[in-house]
Amino acid sequence: MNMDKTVRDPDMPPNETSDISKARLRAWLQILKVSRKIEGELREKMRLEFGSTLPRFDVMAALYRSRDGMRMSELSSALMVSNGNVTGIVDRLVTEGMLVRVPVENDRRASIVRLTEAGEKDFAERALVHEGWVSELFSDLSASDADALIRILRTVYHHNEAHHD
Amino acid sequence: MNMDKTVRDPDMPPNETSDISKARLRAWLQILKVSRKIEGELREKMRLEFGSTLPRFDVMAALYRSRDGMRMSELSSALMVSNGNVTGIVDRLVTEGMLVRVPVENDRRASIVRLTEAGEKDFAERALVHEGWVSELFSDLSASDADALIRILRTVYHHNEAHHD
DNA sequence: GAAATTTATTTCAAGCATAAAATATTTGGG
DNA sequence: CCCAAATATTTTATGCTTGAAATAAATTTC
Repeated sequence: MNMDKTVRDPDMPPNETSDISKARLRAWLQILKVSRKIEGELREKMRLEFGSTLPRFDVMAALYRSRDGMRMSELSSALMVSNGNVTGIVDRLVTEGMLVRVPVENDRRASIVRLTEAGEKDFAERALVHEGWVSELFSDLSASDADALIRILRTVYHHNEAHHD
Repeated sequence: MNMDKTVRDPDMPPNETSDISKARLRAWLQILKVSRKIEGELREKMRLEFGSTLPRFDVMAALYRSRDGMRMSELSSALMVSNGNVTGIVDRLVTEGMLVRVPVENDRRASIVRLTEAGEKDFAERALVHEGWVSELFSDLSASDADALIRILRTVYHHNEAHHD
């Protein structure tokens, strides 16, 4: 683990920043640029092809993985978004007939959300198309670069997981 | 340039996807995960330390680079967001006294947005602190990994720039 | 030079996202 | 049992974001 993050070069004036710091900032700005570009492309395709949105796709994806359904709180922590946010997205998906809320035995506070049959069918189709879009948007990414990218980003992610010190 | 993106292995059933396609999807999901995590951390810091937001920071950053100011349309294309979006953010920054709108000579449709003196001063301070936050969040990222990341993401970005075919 | 088109910006409606407050229910002492 | 604390979820207020429509001014075309 890098422990140098707060150590300053004594030769450096306090209003300047190190080269490594600038390299990391550039890396972050590049991540941001790519993720916004790709997200924008995917959002547009979702809207035009399916009349839907990425957040709804994400909720359905999480539920597709756990066929028994999930609680609202499980959903919001799996997707790393706020509780209130999930409430709204689930509401819309219920209206569309993609999801149902099922009461939980012995806990009247909670409810479990599940894909309907229609929701499952729709998602299965959309997921395949979605993977095709992503593969096309990333068609210049070789297998080895994909692996390198994943490795590097995992290190970054794990460093920032939980442990708010 | 990879031209294979639409070629399917004839041995593969049409409802399955290739390994490279799955690797690219994993890479994309990892990018998304990291960028959301980091963006969340930075948003919180911005709010707590400066009572401000990332979109406002981004607008001020763009204007800091071009001291003569920018038109609304220049701003929105530099930040790659919609015109209407910029209108709202600029409105708030004007209210805060960070920005001014200056009419353009010979074109009464347009206006130029500039940082005020206070805006310039505030941004200079915030930018340094911001760089420190980023460097800390990415403190596990070595110089060589930062370079590798930037190189890989640049290829992805350039492939998706403009040329909507 | 009037009409049609293009360009620059704003407004609008809808959805996404957060933080904080509110509501409802369950659980854990005393 | 009662009540305080914890838990699950929704509601509210605010801001960001988009796409589309509206407004206004400049440019082009006839």
